[in-house]
Amino acid sequence: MIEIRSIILYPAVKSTYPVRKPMQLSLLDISAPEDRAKTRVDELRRQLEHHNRLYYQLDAPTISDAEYDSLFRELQLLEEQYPSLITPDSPTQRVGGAALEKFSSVTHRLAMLSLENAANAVEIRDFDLRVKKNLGLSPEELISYICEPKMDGLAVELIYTDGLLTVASTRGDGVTGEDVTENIRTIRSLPLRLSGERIPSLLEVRGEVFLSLDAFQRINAEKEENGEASFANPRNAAAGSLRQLDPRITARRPLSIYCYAPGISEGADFATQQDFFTAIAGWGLPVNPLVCAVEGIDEAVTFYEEMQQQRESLPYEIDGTVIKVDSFTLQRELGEKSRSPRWAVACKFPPRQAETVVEDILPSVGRTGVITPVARLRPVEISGVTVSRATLHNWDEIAAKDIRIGDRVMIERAGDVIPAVVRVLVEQRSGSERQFLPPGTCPECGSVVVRIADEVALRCMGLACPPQIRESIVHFASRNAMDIEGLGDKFVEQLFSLGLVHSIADIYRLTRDDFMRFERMGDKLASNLLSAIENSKQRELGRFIFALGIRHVGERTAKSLAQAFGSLENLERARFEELVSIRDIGATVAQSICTFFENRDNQEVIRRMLEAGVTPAVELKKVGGRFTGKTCVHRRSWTFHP
DNA sequence: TAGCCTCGAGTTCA
DNA sequence: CTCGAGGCTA
Repeated sequence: MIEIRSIILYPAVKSTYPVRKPMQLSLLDISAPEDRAKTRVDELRRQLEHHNRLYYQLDAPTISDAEYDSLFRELQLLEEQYPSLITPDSPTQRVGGAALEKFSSVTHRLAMLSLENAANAVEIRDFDLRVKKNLGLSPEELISYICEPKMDGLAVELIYTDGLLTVASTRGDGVTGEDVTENIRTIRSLPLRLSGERIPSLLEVRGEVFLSLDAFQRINAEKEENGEASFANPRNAAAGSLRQLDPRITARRPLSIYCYAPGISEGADFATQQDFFTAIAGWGLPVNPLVCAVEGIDEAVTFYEEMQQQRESLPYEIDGTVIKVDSFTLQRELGEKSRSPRWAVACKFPPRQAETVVEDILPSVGRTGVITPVARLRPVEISGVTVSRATLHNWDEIAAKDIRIGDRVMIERAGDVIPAVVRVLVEQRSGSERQFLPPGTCPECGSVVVRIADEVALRCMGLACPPQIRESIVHFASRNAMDIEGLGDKFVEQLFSLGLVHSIADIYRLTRDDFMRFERMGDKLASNLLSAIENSKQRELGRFIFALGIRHVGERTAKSLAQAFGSLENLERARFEELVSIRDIGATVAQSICTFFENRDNQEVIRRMLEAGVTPAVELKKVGGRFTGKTCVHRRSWTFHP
């Protein structure tokens, strides 16, 4: 059994704090009353922050709650009397003023990446081998790692400017998140001002906001009393609390936070992850006391296994552990892939599972005609959520796992989100279970179903297959495509079944009268929809190309096509050779694009949209980037032959 | 040709 | 989030 050395993160804290006696007024004291108040206010703030830390971080209060409250009230009174003494980092200012209209967005100076996953010890060792391979080290070498429990909460970024908490934002998509500063300020264990030595002029730290199980149960009990729907799990509850527009509501939800990674900093230099933890803990930031430094992957695996055993007895939920290369020099050398660093891995615990029954298997037809089997399940609860459907991905999987209608199965929520059937409990079969064979014809339109060579998917070849058309219209209007707000699957379904739209081009011929035929449609809603459609006529070219739904052309490829060709006409005229010469476009994708634009029906649909006034705008080159103010020479990579 | 890496597509629930 | 497939590179 390997012993894990744990690092000491907290500097020794004196068990008592010299509590000053109430200020003695002396006849010789000639300072103004406001100055005297200021001294006392400073003193109170120091004491309150100190006791906050003892209570929330070290779990070792040295004064009673009543004593704390009386100090707090004294500060409040003084601040009321002398409002000029109020500072943003005062303990009384944790709960801000009025509710916000909406959150403003914050762009992270350093993108918040996600982590690669490892599901078991073998994959953890694979990670270790990759690290050493990338560093050019021999497989026997021992790397210093930092191991942390992986809190099941929400990632946030905190920015301390000159020691003062100025901005806190959610991770969002990793690049841009939401400004939740007011809500983060309500977290009592988080200092509004850093304390201690050598505070950097800028410190960005990433941390995980979470709710303890205690707090979660208390909130749900309260919700139930009020007849409100309760939260499914602590993470949802934490997310819901953090996204409150009214910080006064957040203040009643005792959120917690543990910090784990640096962003950009100025005036501070950390050599290792361990240094970083020690430094920020010294400045008063909460760090999970279970964090460990280890030598070599074996100890990291042991940490993972021990955490798994401790999992149920921890006061908060964790969904795994995180292993990081300790040295920041090595981290930099390893670098990162597009979405995750190469120097860290998230080791996931096996997801929670549940047993249920496959009541039916339904073939569902998607936008591209691919027919996927979906299992209808007897509703069952997993980690607080009731699951009644699960995708079976493809027909090979049904065969491989031998899933039959009526089977008892184990299911889990992959990544705690998407339900999946893990295996059939074959020993519980009664004999009445029915096999389900892939359909020979499309269940929706009766067309021929084809299984393309070397592909797993079954595809309906019907051109007029209703769900395909419906889904392609929904896709066209969706947020990342033409972003027609309000035109979701419900309305598209109605438009389609009323025979008002047969293709995406028909969207631009809809009138107010058409909409008024819908159930529960008022003037207001109708004009909103019409103006949303009108506005969409001027979307960027990349969005328009993506919206067309050309096979193999997703968001990304659509953007690079827009960049490369600059206009819809140029793209329509593009020859195969021109297409394959573009980076990341190979023969398959190029052929698919050619075929799409050669199709008469597609040409007709595009012509009608242009006639209706759709003018995909050419993207403007980003301003303010690296090349601003420099002269760029564009090389023509091909010429056109109209 | 294998082994990355990235992209596309389908998916669940509140 | 996860799978499969397309594209690039050693």
